[in-house]
Amino acid sequence: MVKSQQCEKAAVKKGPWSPDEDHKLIAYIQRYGIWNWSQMPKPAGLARSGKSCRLRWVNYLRPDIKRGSFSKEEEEAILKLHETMGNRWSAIAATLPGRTDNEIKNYWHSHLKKRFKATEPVQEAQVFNEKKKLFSETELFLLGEAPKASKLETTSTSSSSGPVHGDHNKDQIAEQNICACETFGELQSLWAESHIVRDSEAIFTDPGFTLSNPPTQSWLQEPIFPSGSSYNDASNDYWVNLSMQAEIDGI
DNA sequence: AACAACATCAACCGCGGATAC
DNA sequence: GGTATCCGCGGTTGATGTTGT
Repeated sequence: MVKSQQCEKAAVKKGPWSPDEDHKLIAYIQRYGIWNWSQMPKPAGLARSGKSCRLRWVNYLRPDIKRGSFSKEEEEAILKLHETMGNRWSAIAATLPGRTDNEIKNYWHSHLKKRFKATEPVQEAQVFNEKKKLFSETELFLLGEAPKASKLETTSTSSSSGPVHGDHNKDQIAEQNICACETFGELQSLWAESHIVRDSEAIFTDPGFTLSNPPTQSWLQEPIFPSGSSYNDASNDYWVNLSMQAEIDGI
C-alpha cells in the first residue's frame, strides 16, 4: 500500500463545495463506488484532497442522510447517549440512522449543550466519573444493536482495487440527471430513483458484478477492475480519460 | 437602515489506530 | 519489526445567516 499521496500533495482546492463538484463526486461514486479516498479525486475530476471528498460524502452527499431539524426523540437520544458516552460522536451517530457525527456534534454545541448545563449543572462532575463505569457496557450494547454505518464504508473500501464498468447506459442516464440537479433535494430524490434501478436490475444483471453486500449498500460496493487488472498509475490514466470522456459525453 | 453580537453549520486540521508493504 | 499510507475521529475554525440594538 505504500503509495505516494499524489492527490494530497497536489494543489488542492479548499473551502465550500460547488454544486459541480458535488455532481462529480456523486457521479463518480455512483459509477465506481468508494475504493480509495486518496486516489479518487483525480479520476473523479476533482481538485480536492481525499479527506475533503470523504468528508463531503459522509456529511452531506451520502444518499441515506436525513436532513432537517432533529426530532424530540433524537434530541433525547443524543442527550442520553452523551451522558453515558461523552463526546464519542461517531458512536452516538451510529444509533441515529441518517444523522452524521458532525451534524450531531454541531447540534450538541449549538442547542443541547446549553440545555444540558441548564438542567443538570450539579451532575456534570458526577457524570464524568460515571462515564468510565458505564462506557464498556454501553459500547457492548451498541456493538450488538447499533447499525455500524461508518464501518460499512470501511469494510467496502479497505481493499483497494479499482472501478468497474457497470451498466453504462443506466449510469450515464443517472449521471446526466445528477448533473441537472441544482438542489440537494433533487439530488436525493435522484439517488432514491437510481438505487431502485440499481438494486433491482443493474447489479444483478451485470455479469461482472459480484455482490457481497446487501443491495441497499450497492453504492458502497467494492469496485472491480476488468479482467483482473489492478488500479495503478498506468490504469489511472485510463480512468482519468474515461472520466473526462464521461464529462464530455454526459455533462 | 446600519451595525454588532450571536447562532449555526460546513469544512479543515491534527492525531491515532489499522493496515499494507 | 519498521515505515508509509489510509481512514476515521474529535476539536476547532470561519463563513454565512439571523436577531437584537
